[in-house]
Amino acid sequence: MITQTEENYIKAIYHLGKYGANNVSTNAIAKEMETKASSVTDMVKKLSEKGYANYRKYQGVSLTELGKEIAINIVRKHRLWEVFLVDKLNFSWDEVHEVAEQLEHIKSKKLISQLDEFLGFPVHDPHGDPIPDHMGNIKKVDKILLSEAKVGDDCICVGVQDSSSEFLKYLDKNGIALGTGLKVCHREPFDNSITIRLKDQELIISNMIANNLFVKVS
Amino acid sequence: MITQTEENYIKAIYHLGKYGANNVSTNAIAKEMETKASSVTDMVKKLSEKGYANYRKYQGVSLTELGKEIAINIVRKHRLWEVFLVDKLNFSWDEVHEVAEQLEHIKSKKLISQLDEFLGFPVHDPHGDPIPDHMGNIKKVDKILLSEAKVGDDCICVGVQDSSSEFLKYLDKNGIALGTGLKVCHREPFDNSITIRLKDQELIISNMIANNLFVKVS
DNA sequence: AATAATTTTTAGATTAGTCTAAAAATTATT
DNA sequence: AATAATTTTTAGACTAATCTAAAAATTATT
Repeated sequence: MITQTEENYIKAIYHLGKYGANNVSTNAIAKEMETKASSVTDMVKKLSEKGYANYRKYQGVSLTELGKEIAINIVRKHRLWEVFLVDKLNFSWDEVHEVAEQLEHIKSKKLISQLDEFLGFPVHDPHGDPIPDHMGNIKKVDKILLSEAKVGDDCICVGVQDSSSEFLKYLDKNGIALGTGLKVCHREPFDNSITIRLKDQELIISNMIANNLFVKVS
Repeated sequence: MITQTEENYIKAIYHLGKYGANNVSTNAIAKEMETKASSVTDMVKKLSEKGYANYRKYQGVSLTELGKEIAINIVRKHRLWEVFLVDKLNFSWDEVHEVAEQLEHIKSKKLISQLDEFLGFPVHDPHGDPIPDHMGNIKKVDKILLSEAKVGDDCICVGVQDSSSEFLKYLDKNGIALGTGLKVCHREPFDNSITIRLKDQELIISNMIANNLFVKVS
């Protein structure tokens, strides 16, 4: 049996290692999990013994195929529950994370397949992140950061990099949601702030904001 | 913070003590939780220290008001999730228990209040058991065991005592569900088996079955 | 009321996950 | 290449929840 804690470490390694490929450092995991490096070392040894991770002393960890499978399944559950919370229970996109962190550990294949169907087989969550299908396949979206868009580009907002409550509330306040159209009007060379045109207003956003918003150029 | 294990013990004490009133023995809890009496003693001490239970050595435990509140909240969550699984995700009533056992530990007030609304404020779960409202009030239903009904009584099936998968499947197989109407035709004095008339068939059921089926005499 | 049977508690050990502090290895800097 | 800084690991300890085996208390039986 895999424990909730093990699942959380696997998920952290998956995310930090850009979906399980790269090696992840002990300290990076410790920071992500808000724990101490020594605890990480212990756990990483265990994950390795159980066949979920590849670990060599002082060299960091990566996930095995099995570990990746587990990680993707957790991500799938997390994102499906987020859709449920927003679409069915009227949560806003900045409220879902904490609850989904709990729900992602519920173990029942039937529950997830039925939930998927009930939600109409959604392909992305409320933050625009892709939902792996039941086989673990993830649909790649060709999105770029708004900070990388060129002046004159017509864009549609398709996701966020940072999904912290503060950032999402900032977007809400300024009328930016998934699917919102915007045009890049001007880039200020001094601070890399960007002027964008929304439906009925212009807005100046800092480089930091633009660095956390994914768009599709249309 | 209350742990999942503590919640499970509180729930067990609540159910065994007929909703928290009576004292419950260490062995009874051990049996219910499938653990050893010594483990129960330890946990019961902890629950007492934390203010959830009243405990005196060798005298058994009962729940404090706080403990009862916690128990009722878990029961509420369990039963709401069961309704969700059956009504929205097409689970059958014999499949819901295991998953609800996990879901009942998810901590989020908003989740439960929104779920309650989403489900249309149901008053009983798929087995006919009452769902406490958000204040913890439980609607009493005046139900009796089918084994206590008199010959000639017209009844409606309103709940089950045993909600094991085997029993529920037996009921399914014989066309008995919540809301099903039936008439008590005959009681066999030898073994207390009962002949009942359903919509389009007569059925002989053992005393053991009749002892696990709640009905309302109409 | 004494003894037997049962229940409950205690004592001490174990496992999972965590921590601090010190040691070892790696990486960066002169 | 030697030293300094940083990262990682080890060693030993702690808490929560569990267990076994033995002791203590309660309950049942003669």
